[in-house]
Amino acid sequence: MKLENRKEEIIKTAAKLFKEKGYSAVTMRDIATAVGMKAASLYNHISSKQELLKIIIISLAEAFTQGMQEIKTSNISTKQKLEAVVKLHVDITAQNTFGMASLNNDWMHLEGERDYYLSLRSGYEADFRSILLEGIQRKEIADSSVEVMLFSILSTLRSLYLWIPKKEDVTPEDLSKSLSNVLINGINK
Amino acid sequence: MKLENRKEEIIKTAAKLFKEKGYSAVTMRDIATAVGMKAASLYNHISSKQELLKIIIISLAEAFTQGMQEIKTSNISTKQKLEAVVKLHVDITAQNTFGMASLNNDWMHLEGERDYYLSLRSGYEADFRSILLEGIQRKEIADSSVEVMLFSILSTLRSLYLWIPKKEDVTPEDLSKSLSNVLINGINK
DNA sequence: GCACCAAACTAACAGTTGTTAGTTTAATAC
DNA sequence: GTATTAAACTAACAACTGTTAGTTTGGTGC
Repeated sequence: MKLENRKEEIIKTAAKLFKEKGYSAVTMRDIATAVGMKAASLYNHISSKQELLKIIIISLAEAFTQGMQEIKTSNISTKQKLEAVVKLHVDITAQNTFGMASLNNDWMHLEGERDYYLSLRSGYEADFRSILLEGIQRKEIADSSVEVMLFSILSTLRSLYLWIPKKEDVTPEDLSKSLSNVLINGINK
Repeated sequence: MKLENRKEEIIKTAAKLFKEKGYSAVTMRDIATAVGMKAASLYNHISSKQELLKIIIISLAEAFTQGMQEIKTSNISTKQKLEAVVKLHVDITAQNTFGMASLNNDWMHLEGERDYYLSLRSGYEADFRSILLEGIQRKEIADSSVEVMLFSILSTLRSLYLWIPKKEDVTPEDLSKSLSNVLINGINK
């Protein structure tokens, strides 16, 4: 239906602007101009600026949670799980680099769903930590600090939204592979 | 002098609030309340909200640039240079986690110094890239994609401001060491 | 006690914010 | 051709924004 298309367009435009300037610095008039209408007309499609942020962030957070569920319940090696997590991040981010900026930088401006978002995020990190811990116990990966490994990998994956747009010639498959390689094997010879 | 102390206090308070909500979402009244005065009184110490952002970001960016100059001109191995870069990030970030949030997330709101900031940033990344390239040529590190290595390491180092405050029990020395280890050797057994 | 002055205050400004109310437009259904 | 309706519009709102002007306060040096 047409209304849904227009709403989708508004959400994508909002996400793009949120990435460039952050949620608070983007006005409804900015979004309206970018989409070719007046600010008041936006309200024929959405209920509030908050709704835009909520849709952008929560849908992405739930995609990560769902992806992680599938990985952690699959019967594969620790390294294969890590590669799958990398691929999950690369794929979701490649599809929506704008929204990922809001997920990373504007979640604190969520008003009704901040706690829900934070619970998804905590759960995700806990699952990730479990994968690493299991890998150490099974002697599949090095016995370094779990927290440092988790932080290092997750920081890199969470920054993909900044990097993918600058390397449009690299396919998600190639990126996943070389990234997995560097994260798992480091840069050592 | 007293005036400088008060100004320092305002800058630190502003940086703290900027980290929590982002530059645009923080009002001069927020800063004033947090520091115990009225918004108009802030202008006895600073000239504008922009000045606060400029001081916070530019001083940090210049510290990184200066640190990088010393590392790249030093006569040490590639791995030692990488360890020095890690230490540079850990030390600066540990001293000013609030300001690092602005450096990472609010530089686009700089009005007079954005281009200057971006030039410092580009120079820093170019120097970092050169260190990695030299390491590959000298066969001191693996011959993986320089861009992927650079992105991965820099993403981790730039996210330190989020992580260090949550691990106050870890000393900068220990963190630098374990982080260098994970970044250089990966998580492989 | 008086002059000086940094640093706080009150009051106000012009512009911007998200949002609402009410109206017009243009396409569709019958 | 008339009724309906989604989606645009204009106009306006109350609240909030960064900042300025002018005033008061309280301590220092003489």
